Amino acid sequence: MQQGSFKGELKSRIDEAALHLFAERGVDATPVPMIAERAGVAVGSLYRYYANKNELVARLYTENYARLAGELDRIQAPEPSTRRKIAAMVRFICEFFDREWDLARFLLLEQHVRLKTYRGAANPVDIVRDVLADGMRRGEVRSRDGMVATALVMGPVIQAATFLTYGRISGPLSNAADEIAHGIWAAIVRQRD
Amino acid sequence: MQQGSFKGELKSRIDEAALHLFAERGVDATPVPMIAERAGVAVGSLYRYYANKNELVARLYTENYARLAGELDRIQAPEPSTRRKIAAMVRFICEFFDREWDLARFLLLEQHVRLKTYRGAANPVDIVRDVLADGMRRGEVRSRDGMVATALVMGPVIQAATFLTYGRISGPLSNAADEIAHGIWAAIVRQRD
Amino acid sequence: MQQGSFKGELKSRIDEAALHLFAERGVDATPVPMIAERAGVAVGSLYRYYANKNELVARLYTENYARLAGELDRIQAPEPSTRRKIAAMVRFICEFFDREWDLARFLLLEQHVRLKTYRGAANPVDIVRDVLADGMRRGEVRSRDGMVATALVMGPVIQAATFLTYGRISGPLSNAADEIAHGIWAAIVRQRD
Amino acid sequence: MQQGSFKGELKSRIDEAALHLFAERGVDATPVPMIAERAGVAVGSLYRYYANKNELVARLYTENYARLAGELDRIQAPEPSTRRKIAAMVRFICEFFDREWDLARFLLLEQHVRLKTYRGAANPVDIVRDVLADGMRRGEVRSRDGMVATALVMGPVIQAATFLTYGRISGPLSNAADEIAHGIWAAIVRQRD
DNA sequence: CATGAATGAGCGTTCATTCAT
DNA sequence: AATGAATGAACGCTCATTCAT
Repeated sequence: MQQGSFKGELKSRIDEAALHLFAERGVDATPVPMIAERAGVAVGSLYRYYANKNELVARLYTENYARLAGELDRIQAPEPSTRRKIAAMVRFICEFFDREWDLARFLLLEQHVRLKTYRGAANPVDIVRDVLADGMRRGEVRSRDGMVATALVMGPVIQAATFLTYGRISGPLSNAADEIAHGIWAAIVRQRD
Repeated sequence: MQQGSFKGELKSRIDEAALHLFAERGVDATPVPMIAERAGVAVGSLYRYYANKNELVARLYTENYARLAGELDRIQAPEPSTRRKIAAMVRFICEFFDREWDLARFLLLEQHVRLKTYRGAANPVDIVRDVLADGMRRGEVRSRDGMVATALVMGPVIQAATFLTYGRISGPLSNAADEIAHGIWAAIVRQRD
Repeated sequence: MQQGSFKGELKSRIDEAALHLFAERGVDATPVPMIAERAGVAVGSLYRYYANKNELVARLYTENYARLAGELDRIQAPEPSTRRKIAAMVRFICEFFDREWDLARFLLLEQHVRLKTYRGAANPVDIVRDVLADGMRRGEVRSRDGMVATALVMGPVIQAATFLTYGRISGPLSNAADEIAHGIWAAIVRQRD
Repeated sequence: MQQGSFKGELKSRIDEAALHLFAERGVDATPVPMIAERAGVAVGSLYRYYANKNELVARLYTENYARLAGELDRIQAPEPSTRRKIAAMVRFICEFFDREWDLARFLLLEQHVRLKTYRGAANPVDIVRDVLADGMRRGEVRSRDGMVATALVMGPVIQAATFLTYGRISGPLSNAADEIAHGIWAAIVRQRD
């Protein structure tokens, strides 16, 4: 308990180091000893918390992806209209990138590998799709294929985040949140005729 | 020309095999001997066309990414309005995914690794950004940060393509092209009044 | 003495656990933590009794091998004739396998690794060889090379025990003791005429 | 073809090196790089011939064990009497140890690990047991449990070989072949009464 | 030119051993 | 004395790359 050591400290140090290196270099370009070194632990210690490297990656992905979905759901639930639900979610994702840079980039990077086999209860795509389905039922959102609508909503946010990781957008993503949300809403809103 | 072999045939067989395996399994999970086997050439022959595996990946990415940019530019140029330029580009990308499934998935998959260091003259992002900048100047497109606008345009297409690779959207992407283009235009059009 | 713990209890729990696992899985396939777990002690405690894993194996082998030699000697000593000495020793070894299954298998398994460097005072091979030398001197046993004679005596018993460990002989080995002893005696007895 | 290299040379160099090191140090105490070094090949080359270390050990064991059984069978078949069959087999095994020292020691050493799971058609134990069963049927060999009889025959030979590996018997084992065979025969022959 | 057997650096992983508590 | 989390050397194995044929 002295000198800044407490139970579970190693695990979170490993998680943090892994997340950073995975985001910065990619999973495959990050050897286990490199994670251990950055975490300041021995290689063997990593295997006390994870059965193998793949489990580390999978748990890091799955747990955070599910957590993100949960938070996204909690963010949209209290909002009265679909428009405000979407604005809240867009802002939340933007802030998520600003706040949890390593984690967000890791989730973005690994989606192509992990999402094919991801079988978690909660996931952000379904949250958005459900909000949109509800919005269509309520007549606030123009009726169209659910996944196409979801692409219209998630696409701009993910793309802006991607530009951020390439350095093509600078400064906090939250600054662009309202602009993005506004554009998205125009793309999906049911036009009065 | 006899015996079914001509200059450059081997190279294109290698490229095709690599593209398919990279798209299907990922670059890191694809050993060079596996590419050679699928291409029907010896491992050593692959090294006659590419100095190493990384160069194969880089050239495959860079050349096709630049080619895609060029075609995108050629597609939008003749169109008279920004709206039609964007519709043409969206349709082109959708058809690109339907037509060149392996290549498109490879470009999507590798963007996060390659785009950080990509230094090619032509690239799709700049094409779209330029079209939008022009549209803003012409007063057709609402004025906002160029990259945010670009995200609003590219995001939905890329996201729909991504959903296609996860199997969350089925059937040819071109079927959704008009819907997507329509939504995108609503997101960026300059509102009258 | 209360709470079921007394001096040396831990050591014997460790020994027993190690013996069982070594016999069942082999020495190299038995991690130290697995021994500790089966013994119900911490890994560190094991190192209070033995300097390292090799010493555990060596002491387990050496002490029990020497003890076996001692008991074998005590068994044959009171017997009046070589024939009865051998019958007694054969029966004793058979019963030893039936009674101390783990220990016996361990000694059998490790002999090839340990016997090369074994330097203990007492050992079963010498006991048998001495009994036979004595028998030759007394004219009861046919004269031949001492170690060849020893092989004729020990071989059948060890081989039967080996078959038992492979499951090629079933039931208690003691059941076969008389048969084996009878055969052995015929093999070494000095023929009259 | 020049300078002493021909197809299959590497494999046999690997086999020889492995056999020697396994016999000398034991399988578990022999790292793959050590085998490669002694064979004068790179580590990777070993994996061109064997899928993994265990397969190397298993194939080395299984193939040679089966071959030994085959040769043993071919040795005993032409002999007219059980007595001469056994004498021939004993001599053959003794010469086998003298001739193929590394291989013989390896088979002896690994029997405890491999024989439990060995499922090959041919094996020396069954050959001997069958010869004995036949001898009992013919009235040449005293009737008793087949495996006990087999232990009486194989035991002395294996034990003598074991003594040879410990240095307790010196010189070629073939020198002792007749003595051993004579003893074995006395142990199992059907006594006229 | 094309071949593919051979190479060996570097990976993921295990486990005997230590030592702060 | 007893504990068990932490250690890191050493293992088995892979695969990008080379080069004699």
